[in-house]
Amino acid sequence: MTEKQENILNAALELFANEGYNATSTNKVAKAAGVSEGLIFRHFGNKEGLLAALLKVGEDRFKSLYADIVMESDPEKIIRKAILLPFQVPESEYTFWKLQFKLKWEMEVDGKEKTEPLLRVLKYAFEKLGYAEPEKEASLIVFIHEGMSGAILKGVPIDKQAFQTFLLEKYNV
Amino acid sequence: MTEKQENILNAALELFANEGYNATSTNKVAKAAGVSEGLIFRHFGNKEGLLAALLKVGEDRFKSLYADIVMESDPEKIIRKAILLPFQVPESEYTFWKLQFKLKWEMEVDGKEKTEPLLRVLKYAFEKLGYAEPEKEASLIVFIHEGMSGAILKGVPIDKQAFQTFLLEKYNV
Amino acid sequence: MTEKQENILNAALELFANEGYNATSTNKVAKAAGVSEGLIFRHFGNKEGLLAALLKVGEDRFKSLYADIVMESDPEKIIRKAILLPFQVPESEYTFWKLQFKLKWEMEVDGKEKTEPLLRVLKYAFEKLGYAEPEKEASLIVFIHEGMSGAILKGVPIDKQAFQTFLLEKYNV
Amino acid sequence: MTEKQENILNAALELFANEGYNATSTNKVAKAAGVSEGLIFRHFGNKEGLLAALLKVGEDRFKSLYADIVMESDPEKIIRKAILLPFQVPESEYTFWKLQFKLKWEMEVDGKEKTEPLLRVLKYAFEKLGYAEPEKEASLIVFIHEGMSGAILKGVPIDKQAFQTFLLEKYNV
DNA sequence: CATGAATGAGTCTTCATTCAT
DNA sequence: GATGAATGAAGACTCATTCAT
Repeated sequence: MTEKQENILNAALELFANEGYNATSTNKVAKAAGVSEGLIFRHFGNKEGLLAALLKVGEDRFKSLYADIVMESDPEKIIRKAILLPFQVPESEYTFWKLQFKLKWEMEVDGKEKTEPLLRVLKYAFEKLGYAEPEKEASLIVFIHEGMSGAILKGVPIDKQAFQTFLLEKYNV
Repeated sequence: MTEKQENILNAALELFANEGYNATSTNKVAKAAGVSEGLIFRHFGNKEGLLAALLKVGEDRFKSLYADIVMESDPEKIIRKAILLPFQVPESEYTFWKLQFKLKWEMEVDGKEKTEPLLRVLKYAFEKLGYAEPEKEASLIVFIHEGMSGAILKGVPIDKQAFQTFLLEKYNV
Repeated sequence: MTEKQENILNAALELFANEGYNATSTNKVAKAAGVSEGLIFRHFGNKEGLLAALLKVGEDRFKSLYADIVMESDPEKIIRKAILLPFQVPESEYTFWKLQFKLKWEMEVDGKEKTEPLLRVLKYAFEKLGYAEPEKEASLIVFIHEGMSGAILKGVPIDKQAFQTFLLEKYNV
Repeated sequence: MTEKQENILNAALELFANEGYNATSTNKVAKAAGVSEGLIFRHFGNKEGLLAALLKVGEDRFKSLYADIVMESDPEKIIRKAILLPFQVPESEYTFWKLQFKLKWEMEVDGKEKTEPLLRVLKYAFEKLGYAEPEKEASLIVFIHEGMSGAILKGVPIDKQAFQTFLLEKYNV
């Protein structure tokens, strides 16, 4: 991975996340990255390839985000960790996650399958704790994630610290 | 509003909602609507004008959705109605709402200010009911809305009836 | 068929025939035709479509060229007409025929099937006249056509009148 | 001539002959040859240089093809050898000759001057044999060559052995 | 000798928009 | 109101070529 390749990826991430994939021309990316337009195609084949490279780089972030929680067996800890999840994303990664959200809507990129493991482990936790509707409880957590993260990423001001505490108390974890 | 004008709006709604605003050319809209491309510009000025017309038509939907709830004074009824809100959108309007969600991400179209009145009235209701964190409770409801509606509009299969009951019971309303 | 459409076709014919299909950019065609580049695509879809339109227009020329000969039943007249064939192409059509030859080589465009009917009728004629190898005689005529026409179209100076007489006498027709 | 240089020449010959010079990118040549694109330019200067090298290598083939015939003085043997000419090209050289034909049309590469010596010697032969139109007879032979060779190189199935005999008998040589 | 990163000009094509009819 | 021809700018992508290593 040469320096220019990284410049391209960074520029593309920034632009795709903020202006949208379709609204960002490869020309704009090249200029922002300080490289010739052709280089994008030499390295990533085509515009979609550039996007794919971006998503591939980010796949690890998904995994490291979920890894800790999916391994857990104590139901209370599962729920606790699930709630903490969105709050642990460092602000430096916001651009990447904004891209994820944008793509879910701009293209019809998956999204559903990515939350599957989380749903499963949450359902298991709520079952263990004797909740009447564990599956729905799990979904609810995910919905809250989506709604809240979306708001944060779009720049809605939220006292994250306080909201985190609020949620943890609500679930007694 | 002539018939052709409506054809254009319908075609545009369908295409913008499903393929995205940027990914939809005026040419595609014209073909889907069965009119000449020029007519779009005669009626709506430019592509943005077409989008604006679409959003304007939908503004009533926002209002009629919120009207009933904002007028309410009984706190329990407010919460009940707020929860019911997303479930009362008829499926025939899903395309329109999908467009709303898409635009929130594809362009950076507001969204925040639209939920403001709902947030206010919910905060008031939770206060009345003695909740410790009325503002956060209100936000939470809105986050759930966003998360759930997003999932539904993207086609994730959900037993809406059951989920509605689940939420109502959770809030004892 | 508007005037500009014809300008495009004429310019394309000229350029494709003289510089080659691949070596001619749509930009060059547009400039030569005095139209915007986009118009080419509006009318012909893409560069290949432009070529196809050119070939379609020329298909009649093939037919009218062969029609007279294929209908003939007198063997001597068949051969006579076959020999005269290349000499009857008016110089105004040379560009079109040059394109045909060029395409046979630049792309791998048919060519074989187009001469089929001519081969058949010639074989029949030579049979009738008692030639020992009617099929080869027919092929020979076609080879002579190809070789001679190719030379003429590439600008090799030939006394066509004299050569025509020479050939007719050779076959006693 | 290193091995890689030969790889390049072979790949280029194959590609230029089958897909055309303009339609073949140096990138494609490099990949087919299993070398870096830069190497092509180090060795051959530019794309045209590569083509020139190809033609230079093939020049011997022209010479060895014509050498025997041009030296001949017996008119009947001249004609006999001329007729045999195209049939003596080994199939392994077809790709090279296909390139020759392609170039004659795709670029406006000579071809005329190359047949000059053959024309001269044939004219001489026909004169000696008392033909009325020795110059035209010579041209005719060349036209037949062109037409027949073209057909063969384009893959039209021909019984070469039989056709050769047919021609030799036609000229009583 | 050989590579592969890098470039700038150019290619085909699409797009929003205008305008005469 | 409505069409369809026409445009110019921009879009994604390709290509021959250069150069540092």
